[in-house]
Amino acid sequence: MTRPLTSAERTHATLRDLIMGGDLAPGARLGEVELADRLGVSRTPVREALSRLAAEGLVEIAPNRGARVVTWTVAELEGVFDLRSSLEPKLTACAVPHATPADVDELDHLARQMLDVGLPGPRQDLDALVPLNRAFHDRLVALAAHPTLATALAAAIHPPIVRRNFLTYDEASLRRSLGHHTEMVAAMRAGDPDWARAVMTSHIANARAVMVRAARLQTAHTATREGETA
Amino acid sequence: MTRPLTSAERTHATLRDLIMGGDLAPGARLGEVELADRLGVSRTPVREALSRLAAEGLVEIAPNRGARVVTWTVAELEGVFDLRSSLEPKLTACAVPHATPADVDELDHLARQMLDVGLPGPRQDLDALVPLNRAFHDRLVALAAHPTLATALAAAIHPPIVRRNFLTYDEASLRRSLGHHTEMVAAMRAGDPDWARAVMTSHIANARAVMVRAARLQTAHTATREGETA
DNA sequence: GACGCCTAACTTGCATGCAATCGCCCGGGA
DNA sequence: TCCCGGGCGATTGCATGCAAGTTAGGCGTC
Repeated sequence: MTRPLTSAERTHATLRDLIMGGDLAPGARLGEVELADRLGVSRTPVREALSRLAAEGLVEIAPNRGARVVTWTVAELEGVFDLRSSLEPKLTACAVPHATPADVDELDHLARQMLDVGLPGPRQDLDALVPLNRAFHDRLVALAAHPTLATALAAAIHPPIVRRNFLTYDEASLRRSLGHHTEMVAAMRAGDPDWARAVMTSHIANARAVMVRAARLQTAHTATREGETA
Repeated sequence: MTRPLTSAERTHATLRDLIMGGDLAPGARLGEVELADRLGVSRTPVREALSRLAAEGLVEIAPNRGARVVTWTVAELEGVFDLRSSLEPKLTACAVPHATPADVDELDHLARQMLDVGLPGPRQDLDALVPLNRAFHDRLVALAAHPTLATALAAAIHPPIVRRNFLTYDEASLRRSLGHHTEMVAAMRAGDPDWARAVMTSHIANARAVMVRAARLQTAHTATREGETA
């Protein structure tokens, strides 16, 4: 049985989802009263939730001026991928010796599903790719059994980026990305941490290239309408 | 001119210092009313500060049961050093091309001071080592100019550990550690990122070995009086 | 017409009050 | 003696009120 969550926790989770899902755009103003009314609670749990989100790096709080969803420069974006490239390959290598055949089968299943909905064809559905991808990576992180690395990584990943990422893959990069997943499964089945680590390194480098290119375009595109708030 | 801090910010900073300085021991209970009285503010900013500290991983909050300073198991400790060994060498390598001769001189000065107060002799003062060491590493992090890595690292370092670390170095390890600092300065003066990275890797491995040994002893020592609250 | 100041509405920061929950102690029963 | 249930004090979670700060708009002056 799951313990009833506090209002602050629900508010935190809700805002987190709204931000990560893209419903609250970067730069959007987050008024305490507005959010409190919208979520049916008082300002106190909203303040607490915003505070926590700020500590997680999802929102910025300027004293007496309120909270906004953080915005990302290209340089910060590259920094995030730099961090990922330091941590995720290591995590992947850690996961290999812990993975049972059943775990590998599960990852295999996820990788196949992603191929199914990711490649051009009748069943292509890029939106379905996001949760599958997340499940795949979460599974790997869980297998690594390394809470400290996992926490540091979670602080950096900032899923809004990942989400936008899939929508901007060109076909060659997307094929590579999906291929990496199946190759990682193969490496794990072979019990070879170095192989898995190398594949993950490529995987992130590929994602980074796509993301940075997309961000540059996006920056150029939104430069004319900056100051937008919602 | 520095903007006047809010009460919540001061409370956050104060509690942070108390925890990091060891004045609040791991496992210590943090009552809202008690802290509010002690710091001369109401419970609201205290709650906000605790919330932020929880997000930073310095305290744990159990709903309806209050906050406590986090405790560390040996496994978690090893995880922290694992993370540091992933990030700090990279940061150090990043710092090398950014360092001006003046920066290197400054680091050199810090390294020499540490040798001065760290080695056995009339001027030995291990407590003075802690801020010097921190200044040295902070300087390196600043030179790397990589906010994302820096943030992830800051989240993991948990200075209480570093502090205890210096008090438990055996002489050989301490000499190695201090030597690493001067060697890093040399690597930076030579403009060799790979050399600097390698030295930092050794530096952390050395610290890790000392820390894990000390933690094992400490765990054995405190096992008999567990449940202590303050 | 443009610039600067001043006022007013709004927002946040903090304090306090009240209700709900938790832990603890004590008494009763096996 | 040990285990279990009820009541009580203490503590947290949340709502609300008030004061300080900020922003935006209007007015007056140059």
